[in-house]
Amino acid sequence: MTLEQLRVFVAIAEREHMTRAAAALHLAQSAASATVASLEAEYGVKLFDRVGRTIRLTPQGAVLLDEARAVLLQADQVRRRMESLVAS
Amino acid sequence: MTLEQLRVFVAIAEREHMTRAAAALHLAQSAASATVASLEAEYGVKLFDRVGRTIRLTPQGAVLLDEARAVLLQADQVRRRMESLVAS
DNA sequence: TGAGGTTACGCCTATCGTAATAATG
DNA sequence: CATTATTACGATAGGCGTAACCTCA
Repeated sequence: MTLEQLRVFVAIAEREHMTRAAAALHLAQSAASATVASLEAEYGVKLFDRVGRTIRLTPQGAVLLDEARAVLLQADQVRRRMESLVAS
Repeated sequence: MTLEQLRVFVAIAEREHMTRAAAALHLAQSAASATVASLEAEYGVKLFDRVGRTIRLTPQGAVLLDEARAVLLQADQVRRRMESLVAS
């Protein structure tokens, strides 16, 4: 699990739309798709239901969404803390 | 910033000893050294003082140590949560 | 039939380990 | 002179984009 995987997952989950999430992340659709696939494979959990040409969060995906946001928030706090230390 | 960078940094910081940390992580010394260097470069912050052939946490490094531990703890919680979902 | 997700594939960069170097206790 | 961190360097794996595809409204 990497922060990058979580960032991609959250962007897609919030939109339930891979193309728009990929665009927002300046990433090709295929890369976003592969990232989600790698997360699903890593934990053996299906994060999205593929319904026709749309995707929808599974209950398991919804759990991850909450947790992933928390990690990303804390990681961002670390980043800001580090950047504030440059001055000192 | 990646979780892997933080893991390596914490292992070194806790021991103030790169060789032993690298061994504990099943990593070559050089890789551990490069990882710290990449973190320091990324934020322009010196994390360790190189005193002779020993290393010692800087005050900035001590700050990161606390924050990094928190992120890693939360990341581990996500991992455990995901693993608990496999059953469901 | 066109919009959107997946798969195939080649490329490229980041990271690794080995080995050489520097420093010091 | 043995130990430890850094630097150099070639090799490899992981992640990216392009493009072809499959499916469905």
